[in-house]
Amino acid sequence: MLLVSRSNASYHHGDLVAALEQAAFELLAEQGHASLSLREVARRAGVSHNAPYHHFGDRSALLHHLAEAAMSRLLAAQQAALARAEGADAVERAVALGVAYTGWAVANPNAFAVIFDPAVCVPGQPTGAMGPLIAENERILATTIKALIGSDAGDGGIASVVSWSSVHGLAQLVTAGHVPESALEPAVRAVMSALAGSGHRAA
Amino acid sequence: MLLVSRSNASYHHGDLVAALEQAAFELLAEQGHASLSLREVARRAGVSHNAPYHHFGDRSALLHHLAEAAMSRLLAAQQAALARAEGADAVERAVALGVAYTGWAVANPNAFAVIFDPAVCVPGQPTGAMGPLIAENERILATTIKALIGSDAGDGGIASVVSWSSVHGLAQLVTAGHVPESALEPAVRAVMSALAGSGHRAA
DNA sequence: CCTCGTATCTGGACACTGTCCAGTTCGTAT
DNA sequence: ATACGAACTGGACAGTGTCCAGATACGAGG
Repeated sequence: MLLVSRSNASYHHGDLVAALEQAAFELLAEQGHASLSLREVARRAGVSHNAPYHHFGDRSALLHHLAEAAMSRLLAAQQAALARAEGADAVERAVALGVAYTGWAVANPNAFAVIFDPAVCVPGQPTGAMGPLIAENERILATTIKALIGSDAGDGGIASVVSWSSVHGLAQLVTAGHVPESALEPAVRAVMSALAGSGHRAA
Repeated sequence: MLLVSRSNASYHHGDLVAALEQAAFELLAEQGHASLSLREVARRAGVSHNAPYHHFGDRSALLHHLAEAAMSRLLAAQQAALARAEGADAVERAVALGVAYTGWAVANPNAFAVIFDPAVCVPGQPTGAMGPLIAENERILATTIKALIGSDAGDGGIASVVSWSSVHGLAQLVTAGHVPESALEPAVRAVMSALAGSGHRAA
């Protein structure tokens, strides 16, 4: 049947979406998405400047697709870290999750920025595959945090929000150069310890 | 002497920098800085599309100037909140500071985004007036946090980083629509309480 | 096997943008 | 009053996103 993955580069490219995505990610490694040019992406993919329009109706549609792909990678990094720390302490698992999040963000700052740019992913109702991805990320975060603070602690939602915010802000401040990268792991550990501590205080 | 503020709108505008800044901020209230057009700013200021080039050598120079102005406002909002909560508890003062930060960010999301965009304010060495502004912000944060966790607690630096990260990430996630605005104040309070708790645990 | 419809891709065109250039107007020091 | 220099103007050029009509190639139906 071979649905996709033709990969013969004739007139009909075969899998332009993937090629464009790869080219765009290469561009993202060099510059922010604000100055990412559709024509340059097409050029790197070896097609005319108009080919992308047949797969993405718009520049912002391409950006949105990139955001989904990036979010998928970010989620995968976190899941891998969680799997790697399977038998560990609850604190250690939470730290591993946070370090995976910030680590991926710092390693791919521009891709990270696309995910959370309100101009590309409209606030409120996430469209396309973004919704499930975000939901899944919130799910693994919530379960990890719940294991951290103990099921008896009252408001697990606030703890999730706090941990996500901390880790997210940390990544942002590091990529913006306001916090040294060396402070990453200690800061994540401090957040998770404090969260665990406050949970026990409440009991 | 009257150095500036001529404000007669003849051929020589008199105070174009301020006019451009105001026009740009109006634009920022409507759209992100990625799609902010120099020509549109000039149009709104009532000058030719080339006038800005005599005051800012570059589009990114204008963006940088905007970032400085925005940072100045963000700092002022925090200082005002701190002054308003002068006699209060250490926790209450820290909460007031965090709420001021996030509140200003949520009220002016696009201006907030300019400040922390690595593409406009180069990471590492802040140029122009940005350095002192950031330093002052870090100063008032550090003193507030130090009063919160007690001077005996060992690592005040980590606590500052954690609080800044939390509050910053919270603002970002709210403006991106991933966290409801109603969770803002409770989340800030939770962070500051947890920080105060962990400080006492260490003693 | 040939034909044909349709999805895919190409080239050209337009408005808009950032930026450079030469010219014009105005405040000011001599 | 005059000359100088700063502030501003209009025009030009390359690059961009987007729309349009035309060319190409794959797959189905005869």
